[in-house]
Amino acid sequence: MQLSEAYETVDHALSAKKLLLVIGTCQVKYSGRATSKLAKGDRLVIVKSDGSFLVHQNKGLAAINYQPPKGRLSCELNDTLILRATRKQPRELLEVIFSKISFAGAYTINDDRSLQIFGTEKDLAKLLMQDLSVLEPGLTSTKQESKSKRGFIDIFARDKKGNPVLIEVKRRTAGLKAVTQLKRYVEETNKRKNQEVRGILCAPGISKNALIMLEREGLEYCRLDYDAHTSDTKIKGLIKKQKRLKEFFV
Amino acid sequence: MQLSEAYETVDHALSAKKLLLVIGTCQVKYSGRATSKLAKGDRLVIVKSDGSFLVHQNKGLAAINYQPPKGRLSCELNDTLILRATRKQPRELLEVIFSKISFAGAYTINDDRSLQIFGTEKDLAKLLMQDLSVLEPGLTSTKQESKSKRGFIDIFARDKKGNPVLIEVKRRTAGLKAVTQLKRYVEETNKRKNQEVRGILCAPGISKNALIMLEREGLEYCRLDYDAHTSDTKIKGLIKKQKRLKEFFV
DNA sequence: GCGATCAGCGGCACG
DNA sequence: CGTGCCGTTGATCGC
Repeated sequence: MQLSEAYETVDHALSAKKLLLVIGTCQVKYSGRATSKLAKGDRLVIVKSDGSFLVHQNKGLAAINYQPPKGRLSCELNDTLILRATRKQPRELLEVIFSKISFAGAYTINDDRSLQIFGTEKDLAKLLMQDLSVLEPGLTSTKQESKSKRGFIDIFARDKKGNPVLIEVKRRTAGLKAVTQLKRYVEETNKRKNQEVRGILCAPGISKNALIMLEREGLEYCRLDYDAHTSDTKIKGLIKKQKRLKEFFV
Repeated sequence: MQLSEAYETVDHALSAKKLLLVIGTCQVKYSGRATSKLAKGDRLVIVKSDGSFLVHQNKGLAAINYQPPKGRLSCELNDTLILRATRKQPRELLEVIFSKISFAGAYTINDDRSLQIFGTEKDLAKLLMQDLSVLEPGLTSTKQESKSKRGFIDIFARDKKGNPVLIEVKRRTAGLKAVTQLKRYVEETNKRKNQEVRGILCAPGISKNALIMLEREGLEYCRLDYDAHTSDTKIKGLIKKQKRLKEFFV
């Protein structure tokens, strides 16, 4: 395909805010929050009508270079065909320099539907909150997702003794981050309430290091078995880890 | 475009492991780590030769549905054209059901180049380590990114008194997470070394809450001004926050 | 393979 | 707008 022919397509697509696809040999330069260079090779460029700009190699899920929506788009034809996406705040420039074009096409796309998704962390927390007694007898929920000044916690509950219990739900194997996050919430709450505050981490798994740290901090872990293969996610089981040592001596 | 014609293109692209583009009206179903549904609308589907499968709407940078490389791909033609990407471990299914096709194309892409990127957190840490004295007189680096049992620290140094100093570098405004991370490293090191361990957070900014927590924990903050607009990233300035209170009374 | 972390993270929700 | 955090996070690197 001639560069000039591609230029017509590109220029029209940008001004008409159509979906633009370009395949060809190009080098890519990015300068902004970071700087990157990508030497000559064949890639796919996508420009969406909201200004989203994507450069894809023929492997991997993630775009190799990109520029977020709402930027300024332009194109230029000399002995190469250049596509640019710029923005200020932060000041950034993405430049794709095509020396050869295999394909260029512009399309009108009608789509007003948005994704319905099930089995998120929020969904799991909601499910769990519906019957906290399966986690521990006497546990009653106060509120879900108290998104307050200092961070947030998934479930705020009280145990049968009336002590506050913070429950953090993770949809994946919990790591050190999850434990430090829970620890921080517990410490914050502890400071505010000046009561013994418990923290329970509910996740389908926990890493070795995370478990060590969790136990050292006096926090608790509960294995959360769930199935997210259907739109009504189900909790299949809750297996509480052996209680922390000090509880044996009460 | 006829569905049957598109089917030929798709089937050929999948078996020949070409880059495949399809635009058309479809609904999308996903079941696996979560479950999602996307009602009928016009979208772009990309299948890469490594098996990466992407469904894009005409807005936003991120794919609305996807499936990672190395999965199994298949297509089927009835009164609709169905593209499937499945995998086990975890067991997942992504299904795109086309009722209409606007465009389908298969391409051979040659690209063996990879991205060179500059201005990453690692780059900043390396730069900073080259002359720690600008951060504080007498500060000398021991090693970069010393790997401890739990997580990493960017720079391990000692101050003029010989006390260990852990330096965590962030390329963006630091939040609560950065502080808790540094805190954890400092605590771990403290436990191991049984010495007074200092922690310095270097970032272009810090959030209000993060600063409060940092100061309460006796950690230090240093504003890191840098310019990442060129491939040789430069540190423009380091502004140390006023030292913590207790140092005034030494 | 698991584990921990970064990412030009993106995207969303809330104050 | 900033702040915080989830994500079917993905991608990378060390073990």
